[in-house]
Amino acid sequence: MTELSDSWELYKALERLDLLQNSQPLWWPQHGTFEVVVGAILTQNTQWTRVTVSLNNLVKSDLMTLEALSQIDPEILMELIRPSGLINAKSKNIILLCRSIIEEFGSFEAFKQDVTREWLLGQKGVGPETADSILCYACERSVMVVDSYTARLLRAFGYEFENYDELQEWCERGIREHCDELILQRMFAHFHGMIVEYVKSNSKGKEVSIERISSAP
DNA sequence: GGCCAGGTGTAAA
DNA sequence: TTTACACATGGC
Repeated sequence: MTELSDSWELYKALERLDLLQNSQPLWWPQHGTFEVVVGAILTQNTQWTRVTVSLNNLVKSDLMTLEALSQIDPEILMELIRPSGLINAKSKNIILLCRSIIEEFGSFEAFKQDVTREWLLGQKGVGPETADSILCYACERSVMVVDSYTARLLRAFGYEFENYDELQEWCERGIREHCDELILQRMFAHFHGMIVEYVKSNSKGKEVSIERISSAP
């Protein structure tokens, strides 16, 4: 298979490769918790292995809570997240986001229930990918995260998309057509995770090889 | 040494 | 409105 009719076909092909066997079931560590919100900011233009060091620093320091991070000294936070880079912006953005969540929703649980994509996109340092990562992996909503890996993989199959939203729409549509609403959240979470893992281990530079997908049984 | 990483905001053109 | 660049750090 070197042509895709829809995203469902891609999903099924990736699933046969069993790419998530060593990850958590829904891929993102600490799925459904506040930690995902922090991780979503920290991982911007940064390798995940670097993010785990920072997340660990915060957990060890007993600071991985909405309340603690809304009050932390920016300089202290910068030191704790230094391993993830872009520390000036990320430190400020994390603190601002935590304060806004408390102000607007009061608690992480309420935020999880009530936040909208529009609200997230209005926060400094939160673009479409970060917003959707938070919605899908922290708030457990039926939203598919797409990223540069997704665009690269589909480009290898001959697809080009105008922007983030069109790429997302294409990815979500094929899954929605084949799945019940009740499992969409997990499907999307899984789909994005498989794409990331596939592209990470089947690329040279920014060139993605679709060999393993194409020759899947 | 140069390129890349689970992007976003800002300033030129 | 689009494009280009800065942002920090560390692995390869």
